[in-house]
Amino acid sequence: MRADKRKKLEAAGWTVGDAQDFLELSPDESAYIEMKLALGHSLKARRSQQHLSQVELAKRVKSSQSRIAKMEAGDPSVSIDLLVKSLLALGASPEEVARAIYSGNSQAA
Amino acid sequence: MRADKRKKLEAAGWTVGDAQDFLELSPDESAYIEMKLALGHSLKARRSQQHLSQVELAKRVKSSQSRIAKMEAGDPSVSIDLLVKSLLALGASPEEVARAIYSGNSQAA
DNA sequence: TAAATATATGTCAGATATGGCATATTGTCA
DNA sequence: TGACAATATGCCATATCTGACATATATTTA
Repeated sequence: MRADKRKKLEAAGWTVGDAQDFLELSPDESAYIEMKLALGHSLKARRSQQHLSQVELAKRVKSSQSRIAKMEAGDPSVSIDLLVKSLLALGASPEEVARAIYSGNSQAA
Repeated sequence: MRADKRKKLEAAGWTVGDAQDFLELSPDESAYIEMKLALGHSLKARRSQQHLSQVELAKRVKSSQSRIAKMEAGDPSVSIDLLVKSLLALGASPEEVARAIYSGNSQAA
C-alpha cells in the first residue's frame, strides 16, 4: 500500500491491516481527509520555517505538544478548526490558509 | 454599529449591547470569524442555487435544520469542520471550499 | 557511545460541538 | 386576511474534541 494511501486511511480512523482495508472512502470523506492532511503539512512547513519546536508552538497557541504532533500527522482526532487557528497563529493570512487547503504543495502556506 | 460588525461580534459569542461592545477582536480571532462567515454565506448560496430547503440539506448531511440555520448565520457554536463537510456534500470541491474561505464573494463556491 | 532535545503515541477527564426537538419568527401564496 | 412552508432561536443529552500528562521513539550534539 502506498504511504499516502495508508496515511489517509489512518487519518480516517482506521487501522491498516484490518478487514476494513478494503472499504472505500466516499469522495467527500476523501476530500475532507486530504484537506486536513494538507493543512497539517502546511502547519509543519510554517513551523519549521520559523524554527519553532512543537513545544514552542504549543505554548503560543495554548495547546499541547502532543496535539501539535497529531495535527501535523493528520490524526483523525484533530479538527480543522484547530488547524486553522494554529496556522493563523503562525502568521498565515486567510488567503494562505485557503491556499494550503487545496494545494498539494506543502510550501503553499 | 454596522450590520457586519455586529454579526462578527455575535459570531464571537458576544451579545451586542454589552459592555463588551468595546472589546477588540485580535486579528487572528477576527480572521477566524470572517472565514466562518464566508463559509456560511457560501453554504447558503450553494443551497439556494440547488433549490434545497434547510430541511432537505440537513437530511443529506445527516444534520438538523437548526444546525444548518446556525451555520448560515455564523453562529459561534458551529465548527469549520461541519461547514466544510456540508459544502462538500453540496458538491463543492476542495478548491471551491478554499475559494469560499478568503473570497468575500458569496458566489465564490 | 551517552546525554540532551525533539517528536510521536496512548490515555483520559473536562470542555465544546452535535443532532434533535420545541417553538418563535418570517416569508409566500390563495 | 389566514394557512402553510421556510427559517431562526433556545435548550439539552450525548458525542466528539481538547489540553494535559506519561512515556516511547527518533534526532541531534558532545
